[in-house]
Amino acid sequence: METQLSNGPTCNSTANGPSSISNNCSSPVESGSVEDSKTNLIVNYLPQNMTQEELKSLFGSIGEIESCKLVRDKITGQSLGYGFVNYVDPKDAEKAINTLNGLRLQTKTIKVSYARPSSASIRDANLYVSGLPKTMTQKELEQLFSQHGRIITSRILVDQVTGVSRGVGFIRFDRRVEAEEAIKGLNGQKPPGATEPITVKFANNPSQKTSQALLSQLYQSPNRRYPGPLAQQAQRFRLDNLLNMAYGVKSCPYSRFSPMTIDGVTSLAGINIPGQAGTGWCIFVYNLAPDADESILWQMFGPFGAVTNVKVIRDFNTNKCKGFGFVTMTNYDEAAMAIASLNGYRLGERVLQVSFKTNKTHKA
DNA sequence: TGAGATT
Repeated sequence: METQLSNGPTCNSTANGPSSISNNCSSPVESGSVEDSKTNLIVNYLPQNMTQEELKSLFGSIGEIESCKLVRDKITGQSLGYGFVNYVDPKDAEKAINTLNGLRLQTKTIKVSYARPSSASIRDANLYVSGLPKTMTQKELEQLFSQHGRIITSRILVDQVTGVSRGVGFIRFDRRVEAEEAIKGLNGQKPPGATEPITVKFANNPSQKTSQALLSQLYQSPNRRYPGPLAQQAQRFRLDNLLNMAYGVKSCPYSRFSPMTIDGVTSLAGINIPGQAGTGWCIFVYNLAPDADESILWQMFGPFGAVTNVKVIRDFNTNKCKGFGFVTMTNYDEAAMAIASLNGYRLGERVLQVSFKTNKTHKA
């Protein structure tokens, strides 16, 4: 694959919520008109490393899925951080919105809402706004732009440390024509009370950025900041991905394995061995309540890292949880951290026992 | 000069 080399922005930020003033999760259930699909969902703010299989696994825990797609960059294959899940039953789609919207996965807070019917008119309706007064809130920004159409998302970027507005933001309209009208009406204008005019223009496409970021990472010196073991492994993992994407190579089949141990999790006996690529690390969760379901496992383990699968073991006749379940996580460090944090965790009236699963890996 | 919502 021939790829252009250029120095693009070196933004590696995986944070989502903290970088915006609010997550704008305003009632996704009520959006859409009556003739819209009631089974097809769009899922936004997915973690960068989440795969289509993981997406399917997460949403499949709600009900039967007709189709599922993680949207990727056509050139680099990088996830664009969103995807679509189409259920067989509209009730499951509604349930997915109610139970999974706002779920925290790693550094992201995912958003689950009905997908609008796809059409050319809703594409390229995203605006970049700069020169905003630092005091302007997201609500005021929306008020300013809403005179030109229906706003799908809005965001004001803030300083990671101080939380103060950086005076730049994004507005996504329902339709391209609305965005065009907003540029005509607001570019170069002073918002009420402002001393400086704002700049309003179309935002960059996501694909432009990912290829730039990919290549700028290849040029970065890997050891500039002397990272600790966890960061080192994460960095190597990223490098593996980059090399794999750029050249189709995998540098080391054992790159998942880390000898690092965490307090309280020092035994490696009986857990899966490096080289069993693709299986991940299976975690045994004991003392779940009879009404426990898969979503509670996603909620508990998702924040610690990549979860590929969860399973609640149920009684065949009653369909009630038999008191235990399994969670599969991709990375050893994240699995160990989840175990160290969740073993002994009090869930309702119960104290959970969480450990690496002993003997053979559970296949769910 | 900047996140990531239309397959």
